[in-house]
Amino acid sequence: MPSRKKSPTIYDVAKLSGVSISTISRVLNAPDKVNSETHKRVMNAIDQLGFVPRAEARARALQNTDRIGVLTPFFTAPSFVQRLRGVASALSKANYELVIYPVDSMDHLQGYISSIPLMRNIDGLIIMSLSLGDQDAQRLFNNGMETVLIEYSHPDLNSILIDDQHGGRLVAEHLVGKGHKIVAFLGDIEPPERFAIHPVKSRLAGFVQGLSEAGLSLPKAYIRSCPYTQNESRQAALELLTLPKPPTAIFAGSDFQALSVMKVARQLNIKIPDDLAVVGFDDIDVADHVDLTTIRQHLDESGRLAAEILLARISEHDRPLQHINLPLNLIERMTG
Amino acid sequence: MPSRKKSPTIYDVAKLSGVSISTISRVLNAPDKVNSETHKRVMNAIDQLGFVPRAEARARALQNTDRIGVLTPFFTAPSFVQRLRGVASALSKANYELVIYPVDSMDHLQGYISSIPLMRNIDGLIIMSLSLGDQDAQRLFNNGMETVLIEYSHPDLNSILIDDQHGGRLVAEHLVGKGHKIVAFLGDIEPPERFAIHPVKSRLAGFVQGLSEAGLSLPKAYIRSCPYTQNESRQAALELLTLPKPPTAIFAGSDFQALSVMKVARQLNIKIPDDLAVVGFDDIDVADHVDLTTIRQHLDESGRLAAEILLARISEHDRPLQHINLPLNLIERMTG
DNA sequence: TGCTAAACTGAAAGTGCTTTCAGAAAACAC
DNA sequence: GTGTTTTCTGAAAGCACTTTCAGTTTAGCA
Repeated sequence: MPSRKKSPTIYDVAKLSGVSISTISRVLNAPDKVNSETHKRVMNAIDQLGFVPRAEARARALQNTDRIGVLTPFFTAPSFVQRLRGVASALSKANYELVIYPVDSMDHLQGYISSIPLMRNIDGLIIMSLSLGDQDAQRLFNNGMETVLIEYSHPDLNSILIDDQHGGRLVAEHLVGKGHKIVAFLGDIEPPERFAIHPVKSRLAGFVQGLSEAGLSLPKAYIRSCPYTQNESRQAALELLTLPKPPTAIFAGSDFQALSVMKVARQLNIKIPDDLAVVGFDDIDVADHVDLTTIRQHLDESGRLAAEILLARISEHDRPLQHINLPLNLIERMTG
Repeated sequence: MPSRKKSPTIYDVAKLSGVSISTISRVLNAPDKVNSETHKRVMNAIDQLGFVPRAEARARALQNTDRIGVLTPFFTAPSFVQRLRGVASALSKANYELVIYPVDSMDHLQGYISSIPLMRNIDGLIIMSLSLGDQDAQRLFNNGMETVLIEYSHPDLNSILIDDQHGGRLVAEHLVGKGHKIVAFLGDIEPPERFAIHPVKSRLAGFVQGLSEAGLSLPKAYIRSCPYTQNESRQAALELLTLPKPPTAIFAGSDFQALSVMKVARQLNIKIPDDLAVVGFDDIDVADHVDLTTIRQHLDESGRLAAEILLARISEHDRPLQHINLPLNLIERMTG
């Protein structure tokens, strides 16, 4: 039988220690303003009863929840996880809780956006890789919900961006520098999800631009659009590598898809990097593991930064908005 | 200037629609008990004002929060992420929020355990791969905090386990069946974290047992204990593969470490699976990507199941406790 | 028309804490 | 011994809902 004795309230402590509830509260929230004798007596009572202030009640009175929310699609994809890791590390230092709202449909997103700012059950919001209508942004702003956008921007909200196009160009320059003449691209250029943003297109655009600046072109046949999934990526890689004139380098729109390319290459007995160079994008943990050359976009850091900006704004509402552009670097490993 | 007009309360709605606040509440929580005419008027006012009940206030009055917490170490390691994915998928169906408490020290764990059940800011708790003192388990139980343990068990709380030792034996049987005579093990057998549980030891034990049943032994030199990190794993793999009589098969305690083994093998130009078989444990997403033979422990499913059990117990407190044992299967792919 | 049952309503109490504010007690100076 | 600070204290008013319960309407029926 669960001895579900309801936990003690501030009143119980007050009764036991013979003072009023406000004194208890003061002992907890402003200890220096309480007689040290009383303080001791109250603390004894608290220990004796095992009293812990109820979080919801506290939040109600305090108007803050010590909780921040993260709105994210694909929340278990490696790149998102790493952002989340950054967020979590910054938050746990500051004793904030992390609430995750996984978004996997437009409805989902709309539902969250319309209720979150009003429910007031979080102090701040981080929105990852989701495109936000102007209305929604306004709504967040008008309701005074502190928000940081990652991979998207809006003039009224903080944002952290990377220059995907520039990243694409970096890859082009790198491959050109290595002497490649026939290159290919593989990535999720036409994703079906309307709620998420799609940086891969920009990566390709930058790639094409970088190539053309070096006098190289990227014919249609050397661009494969394929979803993030493993099978489709492998299929696309296979098609690229079995072209009459196969590419000597492939740029994959994400590290995960680069893995697929590497796998197919192994199956075809194509040597990496001798016969084929592979470059990814993101620099997820696994990239290091498999020695993948890739564009590092400081995923952990973007999350940490987002959290820090948010916390700063929460404690000082009138701090200026920040629009940060995170740098990209090419990390050269073994694959190209 | 953020037009921080404070959002409307139930009182505003009451005033506008000319009824009392309780009627508003009833319209929201028991619509069928309200005159349809009134109902319409109230809904109009709600829409007009854009009213949304404040979550904290609601939680206070209702005594439930529609929020469940997950206590987890290493929360961004792939296997934990996949469990989390399972949890999230089950929760979002039921409209519950997911709060993550990352644990990275004993103090952290103690802090959470001692305040969470009393703060009452979650309705239920999932504890992943953390060893729970009897006191703490009692505390959760006594305070009526519904809890599901994963990878750990306690008679008073729900639990989901896998039989790591059996998993180890499966690997042994598989490798023996393939005719391997000299095998090795690599894994994090002596982890420093006191707060987390360490299933790898059991995996090794089962492995050894399975081997010895087939008349094979596993000499000390063929067992490398090394932390989860990449560098250390690679070092250990290197040592194993450069033994005078190198093993023809390596069982890694986790998929992530199996990746390191594969990498080193490639560097040494050792062909997988011809010259070396590699078997991992967990079956994380990447395992499929790199075609790693491994033990599947249904990570997503364990999370989903935990969430479902929790939700069931929350809605019916007197449902019996569940102690579930999840099956393991060997998934044979290309590496062994 | 009068009576009863059914359907609905709103005042008020409860939820557990923070914080303000007026006033009491103690300490100090003269 | 009075006046003035300084330091504490506790009653009470929020905070924004839900829910109970007594009371009022309305409808139905003979």
